[in-house]
This record gives sequence, structure tokens and C-alpha cells, in this order.
Amino acid sequence: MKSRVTSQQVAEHAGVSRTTVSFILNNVPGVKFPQETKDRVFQAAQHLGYVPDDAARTLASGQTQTLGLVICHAEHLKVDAFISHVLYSLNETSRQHGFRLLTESVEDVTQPDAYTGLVHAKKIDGLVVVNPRSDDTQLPKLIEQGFPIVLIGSLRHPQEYSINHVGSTRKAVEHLVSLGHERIAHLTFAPPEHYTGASNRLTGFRKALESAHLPFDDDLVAYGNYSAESGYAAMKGLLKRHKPTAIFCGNDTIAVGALAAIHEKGLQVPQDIAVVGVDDIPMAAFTIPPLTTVKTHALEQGRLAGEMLFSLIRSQAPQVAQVRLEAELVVRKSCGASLLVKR
Amino acid sequence: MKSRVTSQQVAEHAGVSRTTVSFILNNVPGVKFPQETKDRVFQAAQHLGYVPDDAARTLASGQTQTLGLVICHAEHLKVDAFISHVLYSLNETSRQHGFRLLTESVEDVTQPDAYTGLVHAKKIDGLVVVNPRSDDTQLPKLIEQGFPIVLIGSLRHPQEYSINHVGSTRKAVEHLVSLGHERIAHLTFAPPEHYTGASNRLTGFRKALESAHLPFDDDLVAYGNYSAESGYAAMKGLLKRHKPTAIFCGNDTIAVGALAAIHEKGLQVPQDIAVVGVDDIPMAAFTIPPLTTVKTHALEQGRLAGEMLFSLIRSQAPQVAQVRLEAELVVRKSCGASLLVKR
DNA sequence: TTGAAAGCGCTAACAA
DNA sequence: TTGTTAGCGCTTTCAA
Repeated sequence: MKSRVTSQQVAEHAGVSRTTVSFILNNVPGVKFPQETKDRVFQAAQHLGYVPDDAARTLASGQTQTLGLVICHAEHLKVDAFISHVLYSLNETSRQHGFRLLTESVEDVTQPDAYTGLVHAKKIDGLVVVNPRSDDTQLPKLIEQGFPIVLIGSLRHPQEYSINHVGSTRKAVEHLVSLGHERIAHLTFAPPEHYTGASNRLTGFRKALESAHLPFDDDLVAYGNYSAESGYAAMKGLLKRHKPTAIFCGNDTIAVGALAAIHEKGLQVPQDIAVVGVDDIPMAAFTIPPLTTVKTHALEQGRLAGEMLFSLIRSQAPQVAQVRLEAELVVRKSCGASLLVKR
Repeated sequence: MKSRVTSQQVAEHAGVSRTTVSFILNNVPGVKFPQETKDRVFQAAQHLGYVPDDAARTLASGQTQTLGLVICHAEHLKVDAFISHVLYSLNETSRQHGFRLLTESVEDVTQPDAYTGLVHAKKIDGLVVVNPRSDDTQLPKLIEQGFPIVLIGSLRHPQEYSINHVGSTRKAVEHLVSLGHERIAHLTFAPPEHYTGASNRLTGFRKALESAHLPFDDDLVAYGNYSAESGYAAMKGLLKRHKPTAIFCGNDTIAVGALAAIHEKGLQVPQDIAVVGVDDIPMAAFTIPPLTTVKTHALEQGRLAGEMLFSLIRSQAPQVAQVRLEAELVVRKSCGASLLVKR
């Protein structure tokens, strides 16, 4: 199990030097070899089954051709689909650029070396961080040092490069308000302190209520994590104590749990309670009833993060440092907005 | 952005040679240094913020401390939760062993270099392949060459190391039969030719029917991919043409789609049709009604694959080459087995 | 117990 | 246009 073929052997086989092999196989710009020489080298490489040793190449060139994906709340991978989508599209994007993807899930992000080791060991050329935590002390340093990093989410750091969706909360609440709802509950992530996305959403929720001249009622806010289970539990509590006419869920997975709790209680969606989610995961179209939600374009976020990161790696400043993707209301049946909606 | 600290500098700072630094920091067995020397080296390393260069280490040692995860049907990542779970637990397991995880999704596995490049470039020390395809021509070669590989799924290769779940189909069908069903439909993956898991399941389905002295009816088999959408479409077709009293779905995500189609048709689950899934994804407990399914222990599969791979990397033969995990029936409400079941 | 030195396989600056 | 050669930073054998 050893690919004992070195560029030296290819060079000998082709009757040229290692430099020539390196230049030809790497297609170094600005160096012209006769087609005949090129062919000899290509054939020799092919014939011998030559594959450049990655470590040697990296050591010599200083480039790893590898991206890191840091997942700050790894357990979300188990319960929610958002991160899988980001992973998928980032993987595709990386491949298109000839890069590989190193996935790093993080338990305790406050601990130094959580993932900075990747950077300092020069194992990656750039980093995408999903849902960065505000109590992460290493990340700001890395950003300030100019290491290529793109966040999916935000640290509210002036120098950060990031991808975020905007308008999801506003659109969800506006939709509910437009349908006449006045007692709108909110089921979001806890604890929100360290997770920028969640506190954003809560703030946005208050603002949206305000815009609609609706009072904010603390009792109508419940917390879960990203899972259906937490949505179920939180919704159960909410139904026991209060009687909202609508519920805005922090993500679709939570909404699935809420739907289950509502159904179990013998209530009807949307007749008794309207439900809105966030993300538009593939399953959202197949809940009972189909879930009205706000699409956050997870795949697109992953792709954009990748493209932005490649700009950074090539030392090209991206046109926009902080991309905001407008979220998109997807009306299905869980709010009763219309009986003629797409699945 | 450069960690210009080399082992040379640490050596100078500590007043020793680079060899000593290497031996002490790597804690090379069988080499005893005075505690005093060790302390000096540790302190120097700490003080200078020394992080060994990964490429240099890899080049010199021949070890990458990196695992590859090959996802043969990358699009599943978008629609189903199984692979996310494997990824999660494999990532955890890798971390515990001080390894990192390189994720490689593959579009066309028949094309050489799909992921074998990782191996030949010596970028990884071992490989986990999820759902290997039977038409993959590279994988058997790698296995025969003795490269450390663990499959989640199977290639039916005598030399393979693999993790599989068994008994899921049998248990699902037996459960339905025990409830008196005789017209059991099956909604599985298409095309099954190249996906061992699916053809297994179909074969198992026929066998299970046989054991129950039930006829196999080709019309009661429908195909989808791994998505809820495909389950919805296939179920709709099934309901139009035939009237099964029970449906066994290839995975829970498909079952979610089936549930939606049944509901849309105005039928009741489990009264009119019983539904069983496979996997026990977290959401299965929160469908309407809660889904009876067969747990395939995705997290455990990922963990076991990782542990097995580490044995292989250390050149230790695992006790069992082909691990079979017994799937576990989880009775909820979608089959009407009992009104007193856990969520 | 510690150090010197020889690679690991490649890239890239410099020569020719 | 092509070859020579000096590293890249580390591990590891061998000698001291």
C-alpha cells in the first residue's frame, strides 16, 4: 500500500528534470514547453500512476488546498437539517475549486485550540465557521490576523466576512399579523446569550411586533434547542399556560415538534393555531399540514461562503464583505393563508 | 498570519537540539529525559506558541492523523438524516483519537480518482465509506491492497471490514403481519441495482413475506430516493392504483412523505393504513401520528466504524471484521399496535 | 541521555 | 526552454 512513484521517476521516465515535470503537471502559467515534451511527461505520469504527495507539495508550496468547516454547535447536526445543507453545498463548491473539506465539530469553543490548531498547524488555507458563538475568544483574533475566514452567522465584528439571512422574522410575523393574529407566541433557541442568531431573532420578533402595534408578552416566548423534541416540549408548556393563536418557530424542526404537541392536544392547525417555521427544510412541505415557513437558503449560504472564502484565499477582497440574503416567505397551509397554495 | 515558530527555535530557546524537542513533545516511548529538560522544552514551546507544521510532520512521519469520510450519495445529505448522524459520531470518535475528518462527497463513483486520490496523495490514513455502490471499481482494489477501509453498508467483498444493521426489514414486516396485515406495500430506493442497502431490503422484504406465507405482489412495490418528496410521490401513485393496508418505507424520511400523501387522500393512519419506517430519526417521534420504525443506530454505526478503522490503522485486526448491528423495533402509533406507546 | 544529520517529495528561485 | 539546487519543518536513525 504505497504509491512509491515520485516526480523523480516520472522525470527519468520522460527523460526530463523534476522541475519540468512539476511545471508541466501543475501547468504553471508563463512557462511554455513543446507539446512533445508535455506529452512525454503526461504519458510517463499516467503510465507510472503518479500522484503527487500531498504533504510534500504542501510543505514546499505552503498551500494545503484544503478548507476547514467549523461547526460550533455540533449537536445540531444530529437534529436539524440546516448544517447538513451547508456542508453539502460547501463540499460541492470546494470540489469545484479543487479543494477538500475538513470538518471540525466543536464542543467547547471557549477553550483555546478548539480549532485554531488547524490554522496554526497550517492544515487548512481557510475557514468557514457556522453559527459562531459570541463567547468565542479565538475567532476574533484569527479574523484580526487576516486569516481567511467566512462566517455563516455573525460575530458583529467590523472586520468579519459573513453570510447571513435577513428578514425571516419580520416576514414571518408580518404574515401572521396580516392574517389577523394578535397573540403570537415565539419558540426560539436557548440559551440565546451566546448564539447571535437566536438573540437576533428575539430582537427581531419584538421589533416586528412593535411595527404591528402589538404588545410584547414575555409569557408567549418559550425556549428550546434546535430539535423537534424541544419544540414539542416547549409547545406543550405554552399550550398549558397560555393560548396563543399563532406560533412563530425558530426553525422548521422545532415547528415539527410544535405541530405534534398541538395535534396531541386535540387542536387544529391552522384553524385553532397558526404555525410558521424558518428554513424551509425539505420536510417542511410534508408535515401535516404542510408548513408555512421562511426560506433561508442554506445551500446558497454554503455556496456563497465557499466562493467568498476562495476570494479571500486568493487575496481578492470580495465585493461585499457581509452578505445579506433576503429570506423568502413560503406560504403553505399551516397558517391558513390560502387554500390554494403550493406544497 | 504566519506561525513562524519552528522546532528549531524551541530548541534554541530551551538550549537543546531539535531532536530532543521532537522526542519530548511527541512523548516518544522509551526515551527518558530529566524532568528538568522536559520542563524547559515545554515552557519554551508554550512561550513561543509553537505548533508543529502538519505538512512537515506528515512528510517526515508518513502519518496524516486524518480520516476520510466518503459519502457516495452526497445528495442524501440534503434530504435524509442518516448520514448526518454518521458524520457526527465519526467526527466525535476521530477527535477522541486525535484525528481530523476529511469529508468527501462523490458524484460519480465509477470515475477513477473520485476519492482514491485522497489515498494515493497520502492525505488520509484511513477511509470510511458510507453506502458504497456495487459498481464502484476503485474500492475493491483499495480493499485488496490492504488500505484501512471500513464500510458502512457492504460490498459483499470477502475482505471488507464493514458495519451493517440487520433485521430491520424482517422486524418491520413481522410487526405488520402480527397486526393482521396481508396487503403490505413497500416503498424503497431506486434504482436499487447499485445500492446494496436497497436491494438487500427488497430481498429481505420478499423473504419476510414468504416467512409469513404472504404472496409477493410486484404492484405493491414503489420506488423513490431517500427524500420525503419521493415518498410522497410514490405513495400517491400507490394509493391511486392499489389499496395496501400497510406500507413499509425504506427510511423514515420517505415515511414522512407517505404520511403526507395518505393524509391528503383523506385516509387515516393507522386506521386505514399502517406505516412503518426505518432508522428512527429524531423527527420520527413527532410525525402525525408518531412513526413506528426500526432503529438502525446511525450514531453507533459511525462510532463503530471509527473504532474499527483505528484498529486497522494501528495494524490491529478488529475482533469482528463484519459487524452486524441488530435493528430494533420502536413501536409508536403509526401502526396501531397499541394505544399506550411511548412517543 | 542527547545531538548530528539524512532524508521525506515537492516547489520554485536561479542558472544555464 | 530546461536543469540545478536549495530549501520547506519535521522525524528518526545512528553516533556520541
